[in-house]
Amino acid sequence: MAITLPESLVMSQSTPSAPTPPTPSTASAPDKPAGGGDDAKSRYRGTLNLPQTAFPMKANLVQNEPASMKRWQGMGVYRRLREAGTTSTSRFVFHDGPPYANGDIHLGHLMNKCLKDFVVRSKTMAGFDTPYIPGWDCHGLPIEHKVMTDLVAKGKFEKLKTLTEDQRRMAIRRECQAYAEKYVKLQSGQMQRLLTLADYEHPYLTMAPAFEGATLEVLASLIEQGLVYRALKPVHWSIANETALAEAELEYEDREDLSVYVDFEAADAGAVYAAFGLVESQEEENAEDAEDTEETSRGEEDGGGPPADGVRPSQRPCFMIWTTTPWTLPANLGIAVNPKFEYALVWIDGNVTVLAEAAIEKVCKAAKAGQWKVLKTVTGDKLVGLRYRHPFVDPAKGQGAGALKGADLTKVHSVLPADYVTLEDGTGLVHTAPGHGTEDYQTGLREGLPIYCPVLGDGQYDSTVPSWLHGLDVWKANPTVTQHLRDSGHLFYSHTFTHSYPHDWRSKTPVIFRCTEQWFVGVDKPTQRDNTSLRELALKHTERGVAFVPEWGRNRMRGMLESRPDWCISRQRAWGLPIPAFFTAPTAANPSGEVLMTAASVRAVAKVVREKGSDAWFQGTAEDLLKEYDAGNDPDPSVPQSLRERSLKGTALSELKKGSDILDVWFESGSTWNAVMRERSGGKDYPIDLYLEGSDQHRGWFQSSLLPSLGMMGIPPFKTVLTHGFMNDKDGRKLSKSRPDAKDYEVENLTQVYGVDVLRWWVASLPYENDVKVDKVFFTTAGESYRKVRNTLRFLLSNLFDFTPTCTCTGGKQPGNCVDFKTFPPTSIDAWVLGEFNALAKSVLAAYEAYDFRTAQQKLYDFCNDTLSSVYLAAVKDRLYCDKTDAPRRRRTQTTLFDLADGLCKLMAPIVCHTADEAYRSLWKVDPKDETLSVHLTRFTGGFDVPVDAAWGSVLESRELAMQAIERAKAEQGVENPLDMGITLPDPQGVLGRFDPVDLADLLGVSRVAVSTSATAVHVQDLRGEPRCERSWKRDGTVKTRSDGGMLSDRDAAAVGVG
RNA sequence: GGGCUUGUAGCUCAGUUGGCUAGAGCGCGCCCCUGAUAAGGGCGAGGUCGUUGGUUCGAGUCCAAUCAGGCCCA
Repeated sequence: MAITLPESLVMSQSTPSAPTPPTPSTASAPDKPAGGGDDAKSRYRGTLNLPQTAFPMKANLVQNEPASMKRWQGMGVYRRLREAGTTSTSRFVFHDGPPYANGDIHLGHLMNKCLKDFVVRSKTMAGFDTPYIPGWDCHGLPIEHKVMTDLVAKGKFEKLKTLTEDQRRMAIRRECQAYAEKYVKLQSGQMQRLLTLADYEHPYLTMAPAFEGATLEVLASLIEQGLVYRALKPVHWSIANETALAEAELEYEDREDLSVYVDFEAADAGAVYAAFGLVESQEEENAEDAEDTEETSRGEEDGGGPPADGVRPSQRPCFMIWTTTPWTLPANLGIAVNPKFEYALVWIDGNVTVLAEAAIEKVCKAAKAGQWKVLKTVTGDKLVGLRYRHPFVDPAKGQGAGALKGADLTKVHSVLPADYVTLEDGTGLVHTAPGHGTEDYQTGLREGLPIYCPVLGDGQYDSTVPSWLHGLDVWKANPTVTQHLRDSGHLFYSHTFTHSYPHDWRSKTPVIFRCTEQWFVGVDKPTQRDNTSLRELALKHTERGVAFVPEWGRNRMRGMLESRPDWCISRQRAWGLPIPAFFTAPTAANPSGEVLMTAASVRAVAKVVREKGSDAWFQGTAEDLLKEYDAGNDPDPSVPQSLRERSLKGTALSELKKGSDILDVWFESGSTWNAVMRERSGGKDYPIDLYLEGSDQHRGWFQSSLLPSLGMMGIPPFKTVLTHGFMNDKDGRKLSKSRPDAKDYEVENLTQVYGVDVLRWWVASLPYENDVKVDKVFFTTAGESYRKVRNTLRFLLSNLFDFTPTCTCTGGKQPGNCVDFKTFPPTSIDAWVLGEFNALAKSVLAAYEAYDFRTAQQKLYDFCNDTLSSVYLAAVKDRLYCDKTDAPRRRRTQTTLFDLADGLCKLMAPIVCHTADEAYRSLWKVDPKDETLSVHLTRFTGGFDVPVDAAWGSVLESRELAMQAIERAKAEQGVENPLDMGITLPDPQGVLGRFDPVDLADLLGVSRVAVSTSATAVHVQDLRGEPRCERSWKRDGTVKTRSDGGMLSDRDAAAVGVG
């Protein structure tokens, strides 16, 4: 194809680039309107279709968003979606994890709630019925602690002491309830202000009676499956108040204590020496046998210095342990060593003992030892299994007998491996008393040691300890024990020192670690259902049955499940759901009474709680609570015999004492799948499609929900688990509440400064699967990009002021201005942009489907910024403004604008829900008071059926090249305005020829375009010598003086109706 | 200390199974438009991919170590 450029254009290349004087006839209408040249500017201005709209450039979100909220509430958007949903065949079940009802919402809530809202709204608009029931976690220590602190501060605490236990708890509970209610209300308002679409009229609260009853029913099922048991566990214990304390109730204060280094004699000297590779001679062996029977082999009877190298000493070796709580020594059941450390057999001033090699010098110097010598060293693992003699407790002699009776004693008083042993303090050999420390307890469990705690609630020893300690207070026992060790020669060294030690926040007295009876859910116990343990089930389903977003959540979950201990579900508090255990009267055989807590008994109590709430536990008697229970017919073998026998008349119930433990709050939130989702839907909404929370919930809610659901139902409660990261500061560090500008980051404040749609737009842009950085400028940036999108929408709307859609969505059947897609030429810019929209819609819908909101947001932004603002709208401006109002070409473009605006509003509605609705209502020219139309009641537009020419890719590539050429021309030829240019595009493939040259010119923003199959580079012609249309400012080669005296192009002359 | 995870232009992020002359947006610089105007448009300059060492013909992309963060445990 030959060059189609008009002759004159080619000629103009040779014209000098100096400014061309205006032609005489345009003397009064200069090329460019001079400053203040209003006459020239306005001559044809009135004949143009310039944009008009009431949709403001400035969003004024802070004012307008609450109005949207109110309108949506008024028109019942949530309710109407549910009504429409009843006919929907597809349902997507999302379940909201309960935030804690305490304090204002913060950035974490903002991200969490917005993400949830994106899910719910995008699923809804994709055609799913997606209810969203918000909930709150209401029980628990933080509230109770706060309430107690207030009570103490107001001096009301003393009064409580005069009440009975139940009355006291009720008084506290009433305060707690009021507190929780207050914050539920506050947070609910703040979350609604985030424009989240949820059933705030009917939220779930973990303190509501129905919820509490349903939670107890979960407990009953776990009991039925044989998973719930009672066992000892060490807790922080306040002697003064005789109560267990949580970490939050501890205050660390300096305290003076005794630090003691104690030698525990080896039970078998030969074994210890053998472990160190010191072989004994036959004579010595015989001598040692004699020693063993004498029991007096320690000391310095050998006299003299250390033994020679490689020689086995004659003394009985010891293991040297260190502790700062000598009172726990009566409960010592083991010595822990780190298997990896190097331990030494050391001769110190005549004694032979074992301690970590790295600790020798420090310990000996501290004790002011005279002389010492390392005889041999060996790694800790070689010491494991060696036995020692406790300096004053011997189970074989009846000491510790009460607690140790029947226990497996094969590992008691032996060396055990433990990774937590360090060399920072002590000797590297750690005194282990499973009844008095968390790590000791865990080691004890692992190694099969009994959990032995000879200390009573009042801080005194019980009768299982040696008689010289009976009834002694543990704090008074410190010097007593130490003196005893000194007297018996077991004390290597002791001194007093000051350290930070936990104290009871109320009594200010030091706390101790003490074992108490707690309730557990066993993760390794076989379920009645199919003999599979919770751990096995959880691992199995984590491996296959559940989807994780992002995928690494699966590994994280698995790791935690593999290592998690049994779940301690009891707490010694007032503000919570009581564990409905009853105890029979104490007998000699059972000092604490027998326990009644069976599936049937718990279900009976649950019935009462459903009706009256958990307060009923504190207000009612055992008889009231168990009125539906029949011990005689309870199949559970654990029912106390005395109760079973007398159950017929129920008389025995009056003798039962109520337990005082409450459930771990995690058990309550872990039961929401049952108490909310199963219950409210009649089972339909279980299992749940999606749980969405922060990544800390792998150990929290995800797991506390998974285990009860596996126990009760045998399957996980969720099909997909989605997690998001945490908010950090701009340097990636933890956001501290004490930072000076913390106020700026409060959600309340951000809402007031930026508006919620900007916050939502920002949240949508986050790579939430990782931790996220926050900084004030990010909100500003998000605000700017929001404004860009808003202005693009505004431009679409403003060019539809004279356009009426043909379709009948708004009712009525007036003929509109829509042009049938069938008439769109595939080469038209409109066909192209609709094709681009189709691609956008496809990728945005796919992104929503994959919970990839970031991609959705970015695609939407790029489409507005690039496809529309930069390319399409710039190109069609001329025809919108200058074509005759109802010219087919203009109407075609307006049809496109309308469909784009409609489609875009829908696609972005899940994210910027206020702005999308505002634009949508503006597009449909809805009366502000109208309460029928909202974008949130619509579904996504998938795409439009318009054929698009395959060569559009080439067109856009040519456009890129042309833009660069235009810049070069500006610099080299001095032509500043693209409308003063004509361009020749190379078209080696001969595909551009079928496009309308006017379309091509509009795409490049120049006056004229020609294509050439022979050209190899873009050619720019200076058109300043040609006349310029006074109306469209184009130099398209048709401009001439018209009948009205104006210089107009053919198109513009026709538009204004002059010849 | 352990499990999981992050570290790419000034900033926020993309970079599929290893092949890239490392992309985008914002910001920045220069310029245009003044009929989207407290708007709009164009062009351009910026990274060798936390560090070190491996594997490979070839590594941002795999392996190891290390540094600096985050969550959860201990």
